[in-house]
Amino acid sequence: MPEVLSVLVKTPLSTIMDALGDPIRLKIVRMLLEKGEIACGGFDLDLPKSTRSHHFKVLRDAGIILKHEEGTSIYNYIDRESLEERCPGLLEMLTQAEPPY
Amino acid sequence: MPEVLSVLVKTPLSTIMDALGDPIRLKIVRMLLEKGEIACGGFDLDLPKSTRSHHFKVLRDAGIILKHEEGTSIYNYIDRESLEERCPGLLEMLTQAEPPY
DNA sequence: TGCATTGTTCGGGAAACTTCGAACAATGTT
DNA sequence: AACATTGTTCGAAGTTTCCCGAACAATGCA
Repeated sequence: MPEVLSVLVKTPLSTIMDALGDPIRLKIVRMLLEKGEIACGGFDLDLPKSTRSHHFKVLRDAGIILKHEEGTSIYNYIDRESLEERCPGLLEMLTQAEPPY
Repeated sequence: MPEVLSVLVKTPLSTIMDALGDPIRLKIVRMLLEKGEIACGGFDLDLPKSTRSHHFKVLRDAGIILKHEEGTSIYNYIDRESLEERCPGLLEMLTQAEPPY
C-alpha cells in the first residue's frame, strides 16, 4: 500500500460529493427533494432492485438519506437536518442548479 | 452496452460532484479557494507530477478550474463565475463545510 | 546550443465501482 | 400454511478510476 494514500483518505465531505457524483444517485436525491418521501421501489428507474438497493445504500452510508418504516412501507427521505449542518447550502444548491443535472 | 445506461448519462452537475468526490481534488479546490491562484507544482501534495496533472485535468474537464499562463508560470484558479452560474452556492458551501473535509 | 524547469501524455497494473441475477430475509395477504 | 411483495446480500463480470514511471513538448536561461 503506497505511503501517499495514507495522507489523504476519504472524508465525510468527499464521501458526500462522491455519492452525488453518480447520475442515478443524483436523480434519486432530486426526486426525494421534490417529493419528500419515496419508497425504494417507487422510482421510475428502469433498474433491477439489486442495483437500486446498492445506490440507496451508498446514499445512506454517505449520510444523505435515512429510511423510515411505516407499517408495510419503507420510505426514504433526505436527512436535511444533518446535511444542513455538515454541508450548509448543499440542498439549496441542488435545487437551484441549472439543468441538465 | 446495456440499454439502461442510455437513460441516465453523466450530466454537468454529476460531473462536478464526481470531480469533488476525490479527497485530493477536494483539497486542491480548497487550497485554491484560500490562496487564489496556485501553480500546478505549488501544492504540498506528495504526488508525482503525472498524478497531479491528472487531477488537474479532471477538475478542468468538469469546468471547475481554469489555467492562466503568465510569463513563465502557469497558474490555476477556480472558475468562480461559471461555477456560480451552474451551481449557485457551491463554493460557499465548500468553504463553510465542517471539517474534516 | 545545451540544460533545467514545468506540465502533458502514454502504458501498465492495481484497486474500486457499477451492474446484474440469484438466493435470502421479513412482512403482509389469501 | 402457501404465496406475494419488498428490500438486502452475495458472487461474478465488465468497466472505470487511480497511480506511477517514462517519454515527450514547450519555455526560459546559461
